[in-house]
Amino acid sequence: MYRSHTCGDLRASHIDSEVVLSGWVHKVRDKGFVVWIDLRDRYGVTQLVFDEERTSKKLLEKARTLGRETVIKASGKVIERASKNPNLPTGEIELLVTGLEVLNESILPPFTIEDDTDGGEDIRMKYRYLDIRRNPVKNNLIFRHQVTMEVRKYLSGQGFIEVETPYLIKSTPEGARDFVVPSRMNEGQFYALPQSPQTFKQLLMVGGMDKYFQIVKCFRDEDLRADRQPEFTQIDCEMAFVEQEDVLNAFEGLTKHLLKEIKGVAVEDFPRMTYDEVMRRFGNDKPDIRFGMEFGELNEVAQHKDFNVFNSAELVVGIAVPGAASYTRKEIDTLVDWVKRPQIGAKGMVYMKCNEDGTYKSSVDKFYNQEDFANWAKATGAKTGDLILVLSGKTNETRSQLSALRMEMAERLGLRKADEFAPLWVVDFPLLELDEETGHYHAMHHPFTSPKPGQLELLDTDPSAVRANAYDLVLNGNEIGGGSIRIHDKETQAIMFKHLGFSPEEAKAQFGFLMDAFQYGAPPHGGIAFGLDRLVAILGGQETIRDFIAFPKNNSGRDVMIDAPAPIDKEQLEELHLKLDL
RNA sequence: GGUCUGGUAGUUCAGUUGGUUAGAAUACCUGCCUGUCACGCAGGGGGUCGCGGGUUCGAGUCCCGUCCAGACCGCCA
Repeated sequence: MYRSHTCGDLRASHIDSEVVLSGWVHKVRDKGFVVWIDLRDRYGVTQLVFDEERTSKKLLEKARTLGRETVIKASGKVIERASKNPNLPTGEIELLVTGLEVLNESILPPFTIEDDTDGGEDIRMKYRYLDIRRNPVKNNLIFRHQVTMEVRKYLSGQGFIEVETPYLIKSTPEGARDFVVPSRMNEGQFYALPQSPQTFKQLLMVGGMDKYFQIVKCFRDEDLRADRQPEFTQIDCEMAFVEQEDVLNAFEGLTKHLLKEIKGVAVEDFPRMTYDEVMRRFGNDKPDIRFGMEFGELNEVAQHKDFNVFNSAELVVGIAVPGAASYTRKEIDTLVDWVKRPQIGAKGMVYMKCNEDGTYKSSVDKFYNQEDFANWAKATGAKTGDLILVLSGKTNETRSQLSALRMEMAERLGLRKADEFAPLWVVDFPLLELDEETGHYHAMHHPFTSPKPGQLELLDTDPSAVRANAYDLVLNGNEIGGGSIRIHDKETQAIMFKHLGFSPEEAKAQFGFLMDAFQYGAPPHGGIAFGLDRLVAILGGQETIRDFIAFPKNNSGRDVMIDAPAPIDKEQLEELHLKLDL
């Protein structure tokens, strides 16, 4: 027997019992006359004790020589500690060891297995199996498991059926780049890994599955970020016989359930804002609404004076940073430099302080009077003591820049609190988006999204004005879910493909199976997909998803532990009829 | 594809204006220690300063190139 209890089990009530524990040597404290070993497993730490009086000399010497992370089995009697440790659940007892067996030795680990490890990101990823022994990572994985279980429990309880869809599917030109897999049996042909099970879940609706979900890996061959991995997990959902309202309600229910069960947080009904509204008020389609600093458009009050920068701008817009009027010139210059960085790309920034004495002080005092500034304050909702930061230029660029600044200021002021949750539905997304480079329209969500009723005709006259039955669920400034009511008839789908630049032949070749299916009584349907990694990270109070994934990829899409991707040998290439051209 | 930051002991980092033998903490090893739990004390070992080239009497430090890592922009229907 390897163990009668785990290292987290034993309490004062176990005193005098004979037990067997197995685990990793966390730390050896050799005090000469007595040796303590912290024995660790997934469940906790239990102190083993060896001493000159009660332990054989041989055993005491053996205990002394154990290195960190050696796997041992220890048997003996649970005794009350002479000095207890209130910081440890097992701190009232210790195990007086009478039997000790080394199950496997460990060479010296490259970093310490502590909550606050000395190891950097790089080395932790290379030895991820050691990293997982650390509480923060271990607890994140357990946390993820709990979230996943609650999702399954809730959706099953609501009548959703989990169905698996294939991973080896077909490459399609729309959307992200595909990971492709060569087919040995079909010379020169390739599967693609799914970017999402989108078409399959729609076919399940045609198949009458009614309410479907799947916790499923998806794959996108695009560059990574702190919150983006090339393979990631979605909670993929679809329902038949629903309108947008039904989908929003169903998944607001799921989100509320998770917040309540996982975080113990009860939230009100989620606010809803249209895409146009959030872009105007926050400059961003996934605004963090845990704090204010809403955009105040200043075109009316700041233009037609002598300040040409503003006069020539399409948009002049500012935010009121609470309590920041006390910022020094130097601090403000730092902010100016921040927005001028190439990543943000602002040309400059105007500030205006709402001084405690009721006066206003700005970087453009020579163009505006106090009355003008009072209007600025009004437009941005600034109060005494606030600092207004103003950017100007082309509408979309300026909104995006000011949005980045708003988030940065919130970060600096500590307004992005990890234990506060502010969900938001963003609805009425544009159906199409103009690609500035190619001049072509592409689907903002995906090509199966239905336009708002009665707007199909607008596609011919003003494509960018068409709104879609598409929605995103935003939580604390992160898009955690997105979906739409789909097109379910062949004619509408054909019109969509036409506007996306597909010839009828191309549409048939790529998506003929879906259009065919629509002819056999496809029910009205729609759904949503949540990014599970992101959702878990945010519920866990973090924005980096990497530590909620057991074996993540690094910034360049590499698994540094197994060293993938890697070349394959000549025989494999030949079998696949592939020639490399490097 | 691009921008920025970093790469020095097993690990995390410091290293001034270019100047003697490259430091600290931690980890590791040895010894001591009568209740430790971030144990303590004394001692010790440990370096291709990412790699290549250049400037210089002299480069961890300056320049060029390159590789790696992280954050971000583009990209992510």
